[in-house]
Amino acid sequence: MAVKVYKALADPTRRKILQLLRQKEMSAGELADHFESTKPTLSRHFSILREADLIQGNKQGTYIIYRLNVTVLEEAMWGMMDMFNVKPRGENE
Amino acid sequence: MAVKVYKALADPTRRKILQLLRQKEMSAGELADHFESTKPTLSRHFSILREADLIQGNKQGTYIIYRLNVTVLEEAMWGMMDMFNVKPRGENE
DNA sequence: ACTGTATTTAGTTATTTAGCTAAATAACGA
DNA sequence: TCGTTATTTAGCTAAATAACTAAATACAGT
Repeated sequence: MAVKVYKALADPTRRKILQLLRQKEMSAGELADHFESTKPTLSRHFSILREADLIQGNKQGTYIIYRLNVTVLEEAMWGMMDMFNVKPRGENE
Repeated sequence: MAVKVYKALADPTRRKILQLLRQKEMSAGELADHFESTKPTLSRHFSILREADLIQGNKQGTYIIYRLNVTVLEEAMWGMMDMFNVKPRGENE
């Protein structure tokens, strides 16, 4: 699992962004409306999530539509489970 | 999943500590031997892991034997999977 | 070309974090 | 009790992080 993913997940705002994007893709501003922080602050969070490859932005006119990289997130989670040798619920002897 | 767990996992040294303890319990010094950092530095990492309840120290004479709280780690992982709605490998439709 | 809207970049500040050395605490053996 | 060993606490510094405001960029519509 990429080192950057752990850092990305360490912040509650970024975790909430991921949860929001889990449901549907959203523009930067639409995402920002869910938080108290300013847009520049949110923008920085987006870039950290982008660097960890957890989200992806797509320019659509003047908007940037962000969507979750589901596969990357899932691989990251499984990788973390493997790393600590944790088995999924119900798969224990 | 407890907020402190994310912070605890964000540091590579602490992740390695958890991996070492997954294999067998170890004293603080024994753990410290696996790293370049000084013992006080490692001690601080232990306390962060203790606060997240991921490890537990047991005084044994002059030693402190640390062991992994397997259940807490597992619950944390599953909680994280749930939070992002990630299903275990092989359980996808 | 000009205006308005969406988003990011730059620059600053305050807080947190991880590292170090030196000192304190705790337990043991002589 | 004294000296030794194991570990933590205290105090400091440097680097990283998250927040803000103001300015820059990018694009659409007129």
